[in-house]
Amino acid sequence: MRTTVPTSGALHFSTRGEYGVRLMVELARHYGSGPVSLSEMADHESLPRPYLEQLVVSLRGADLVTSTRGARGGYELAKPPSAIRMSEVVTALEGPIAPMICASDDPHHAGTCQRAGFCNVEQLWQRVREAIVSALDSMTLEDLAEPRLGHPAHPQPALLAVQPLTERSIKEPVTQP
Amino acid sequence: MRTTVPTSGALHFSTRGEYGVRLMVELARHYGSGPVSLSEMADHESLPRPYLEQLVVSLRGADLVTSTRGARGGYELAKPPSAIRMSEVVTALEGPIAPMICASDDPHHAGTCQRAGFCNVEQLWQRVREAIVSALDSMTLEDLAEPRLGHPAHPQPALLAVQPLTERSIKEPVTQP
DNA sequence: TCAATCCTGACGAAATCAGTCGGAATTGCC
DNA sequence: GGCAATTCCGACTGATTTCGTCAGGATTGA
Repeated sequence: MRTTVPTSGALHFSTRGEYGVRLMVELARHYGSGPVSLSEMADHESLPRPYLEQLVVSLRGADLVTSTRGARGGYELAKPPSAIRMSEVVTALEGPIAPMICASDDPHHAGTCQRAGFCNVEQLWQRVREAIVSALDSMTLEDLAEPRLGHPAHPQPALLAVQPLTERSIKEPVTQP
Repeated sequence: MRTTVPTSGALHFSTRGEYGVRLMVELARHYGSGPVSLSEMADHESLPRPYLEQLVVSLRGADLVTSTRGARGGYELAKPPSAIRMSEVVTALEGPIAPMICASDDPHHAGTCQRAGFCNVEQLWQRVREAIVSALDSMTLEDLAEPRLGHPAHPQPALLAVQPLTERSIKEPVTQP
């Protein structure tokens, strides 16, 4: 199964993103009931607590959660779940959304690509970035925290007009013969 | 500058993707003029030729380029540039577009997430994936190959309705104090 | 025949990242 | 006041991934 194509597929989040989002969802469910300790969440989500500690540092730095130290302490959301866009969460956990250095919103990266304004490939990355950001902006923590919501119909007013997407538009990658 | 946040930002392509796309753009510019050798392209794009050889394997396997061996041989596009969507190119180079294993179109991955149908986080990844795919579907190689096209106005009928995107919707990640 | 090219497989070295560990600081509770 | 539950902080490691290299074989035009 040796293949030179990246194993995990294109444009994937790190597991940091997945764990962090799950963690935030869990916090959203407990919103208003006082702080929740990391041990609790680690148990409930069966994730390693020491690792969660690291993630929460980023979330706290982005003012998404507040912490209360000491016994009976823990973490809670800094804002109501409906006020937290998923783009904030993902950005806090994984850094700026930049499919390519050409296409970063981080001014620190700007000017890194000496081909800017020269190659049109830049346009592609920009488009992809914008698409990702609007998708992430279209959902809040509240949307994900509801215990179980209607299956087919989206409760959201479908902010971004995703195409029907023929579902056959992607081809298999080149892996095995 | 020690930060636990991934250095390269969220949802980034690998450099494999960037090089490969550049390579395809170069091929598109020479479309119809016979095969182009890898050495030529390596020189022109100042990229290591041995590495390009690897990339081209994936592109050939996806039927995006054809090769002619022997002296004066080289590679050329298998289809006209306008018939090659960028989603095909990216998928060939980087594998299926899957922001999370939950959200992959690869049937081989399906069923990997035991939380499917249980957590709604899955919805988020799916939306992101669809957004990425339609962005990539909305551009063809031809769009990128034109030497220089209009700066502000998009020549494309803006297939996907990207939101105006306030440009201030993302916050800085948590890096330095 | 020769030289240019594709083709194949395997290899090395560097970066990155998931996850761990130990201990210090803070605070509720008995 | 002391204990126990917590957050907080910094550094470390081990494994995985990936960029890039290398050597040599197969194919073909001149």
